[in-house]
Amino acid sequence: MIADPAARQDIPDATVARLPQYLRALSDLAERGVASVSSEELAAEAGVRSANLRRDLSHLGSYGVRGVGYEVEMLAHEITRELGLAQDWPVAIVGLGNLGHALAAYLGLATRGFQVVALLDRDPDVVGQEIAGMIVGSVGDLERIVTERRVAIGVIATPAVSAQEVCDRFVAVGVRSVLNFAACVLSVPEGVDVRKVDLSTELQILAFHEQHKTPAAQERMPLLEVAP
Amino acid sequence: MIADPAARQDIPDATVARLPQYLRALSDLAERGVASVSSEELAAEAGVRSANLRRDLSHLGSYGVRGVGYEVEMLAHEITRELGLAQDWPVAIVGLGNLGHALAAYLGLATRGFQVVALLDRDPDVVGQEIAGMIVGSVGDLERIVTERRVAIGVIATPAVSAQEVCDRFVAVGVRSVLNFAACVLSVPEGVDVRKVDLSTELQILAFHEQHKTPAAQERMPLLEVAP
DNA sequence: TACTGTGAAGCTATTCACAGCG
DNA sequence: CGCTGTGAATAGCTTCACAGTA
Repeated sequence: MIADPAARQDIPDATVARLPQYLRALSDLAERGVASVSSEELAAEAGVRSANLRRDLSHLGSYGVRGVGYEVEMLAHEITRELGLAQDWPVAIVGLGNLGHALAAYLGLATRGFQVVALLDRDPDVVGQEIAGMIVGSVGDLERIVTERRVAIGVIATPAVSAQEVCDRFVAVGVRSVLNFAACVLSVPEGVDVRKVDLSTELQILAFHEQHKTPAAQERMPLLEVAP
Repeated sequence: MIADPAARQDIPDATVARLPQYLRALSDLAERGVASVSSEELAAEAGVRSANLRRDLSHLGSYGVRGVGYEVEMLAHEITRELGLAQDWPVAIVGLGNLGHALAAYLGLATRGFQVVALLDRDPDVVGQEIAGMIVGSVGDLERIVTERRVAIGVIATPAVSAQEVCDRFVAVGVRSVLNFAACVLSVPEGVDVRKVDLSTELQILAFHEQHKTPAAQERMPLLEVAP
């Protein structure tokens, strides 16, 4: 393994999806002053099995020490690098309803690795407002703003009916990573990644499991002891 | 449990996770007045392969007609029933910051199958406010309110530091389905389902793929033709 | 010794390809 | 015929169990 070892494109998707959890667990440990963890401890912290964690980390390289564990700071650094969070990715959010507003506020402070560089909305009453320290621009200027500010990731928080159009315009000016909060499937050309976050899908999955739980377990009233 | 044909607990998780998408696709088709679809068409609408769709639907039963396809209304009805959306599940949202506010507004109108019956916050300035047509209660009354209003699904939109406590209190009064928006892993006993929605995880996954795309494809400037 | 990294096994999910049926 | 439903093949992921090592 040399420097950046031969552009490892062989990391499984399932592993990539867990790396952020490991990174968060490592950050927590680092804040608590922990310097070293075993796979068992880190796995517990991240909510996975230790064998799974070790397999995942083995895809990144050999960063553990047998008989000891992993050095927290070093492993966090390696995962940060692998995820591409050593730099700040410029993000644009389109659609500043309740959800877009919340996303702007959240991204404005909570997340390392990303920087919100544009907020865009269609409503003339919203354009010009300041949200999370940034002035909302007009979605009509999307192409210019995305290009000028080198936006790499587009976040779509518009109603479903507008989402495909916004997506197409992002893609047309070179954005190849899209996070979609609208309740619809987006069509994109080869090479563009779309991830969908959908509240109602998540609730519906919970409802399915809730419905299929044993009725007996559903009688919960006797468990309660109301505080005086 | 009889009535529901042979308590089919054998529906794979991956299939359950796609049923909401099929349901949405079917709703769209129904609104457009389409009465019947082939697996090919419905799969395209939902963004999956047709073989995958047919396999998924086969877990629910045999609701198609060979040589013809699926009747839109009937299939939508079957999926609705299977997901447990024929009834309305009572939902409580805890934490009414920007995100909780957005969730309350979204659930207040957009979703069938769920009804927000409680909004709770810890901040005395927020308690008593009206959000999405509902008065915010105090998180101190969580046990009483959850019990009285028969809450089945708890939505946690608090800061990470409070999430585990809120979750424990939900579980203690019998809630067994939790949707967690806080950036932490929740520990729950056997029989309780937690689903996590995490914006920064999603962005980090996009960043990983963005970073691993070919540098050549990253030169997007020449593609732009600025509107005059 | 106490742990990691990994071959091998087992399991789950997807896709192919076609028999079977309206 | 044209489509669904499904056996069989394939691909991908997780877990076991232990050899290897600081």
